[in-house]
Amino acid sequence: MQTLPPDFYARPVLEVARELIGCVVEYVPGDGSPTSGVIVETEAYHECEPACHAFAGLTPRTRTLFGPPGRAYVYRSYGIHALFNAVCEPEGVGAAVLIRALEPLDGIEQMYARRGMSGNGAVREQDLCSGPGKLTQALGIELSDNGGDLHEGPVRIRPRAPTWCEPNVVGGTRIGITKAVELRWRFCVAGNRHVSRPRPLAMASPPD
DNA sequence: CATGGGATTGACT
DNA sequence: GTCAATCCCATGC
Repeated sequence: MQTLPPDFYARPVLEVARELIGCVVEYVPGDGSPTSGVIVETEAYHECEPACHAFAGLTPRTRTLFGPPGRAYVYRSYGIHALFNAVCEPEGVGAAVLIRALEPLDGIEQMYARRGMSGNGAVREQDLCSGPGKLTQALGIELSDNGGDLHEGPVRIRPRAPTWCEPNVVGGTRIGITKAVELRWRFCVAGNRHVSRPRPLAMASPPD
């Protein structure tokens, strides 16, 4: 099965963010079962705007962002979560697509095992990967995956499945940021139950 | 070297 | 609706 080549990512980050919708993230950890899911939500980040880590320039933290396209940029958020991005644009330009939600495909039982229980109630399937911190936990992606080649793995991204050739994509503003909040650089599959909250205004909220 | 701030989540009022 | 958990790293002295 093929994976997306580096050339796919060496383009304007907004294009890549739209076209990654419907593609498949697959992760085979060294000691665990493979898991995968269809990308249903992304956000674009680019060095030209202050919400992007690369806005601060080349530092140890942003080294991966300025490196070759088609690599994984994984960083720790709020001291707790690992967030997974695909590095885009030509080498030397700091830009990436944040993968915000997946529709689980393979290894769903493994995802339940990694996500465990939330308080008193069991996690629902549409909540397994409905957020950038949730999906890395469900797949087992860790900080050590930062800089990994998305073409070679262990984190891989595969082209759109036939049933996802023309996903209906809606845009909105990005989530959880305090700078450049007006940019509508978030992309979601319209009506998909696995998209994270809050849903874009343009998106009719599917039932729980 | 000390400090402060998150591209979040889950629990709780 | 509010809030704490928790750690990497950027910044400033």
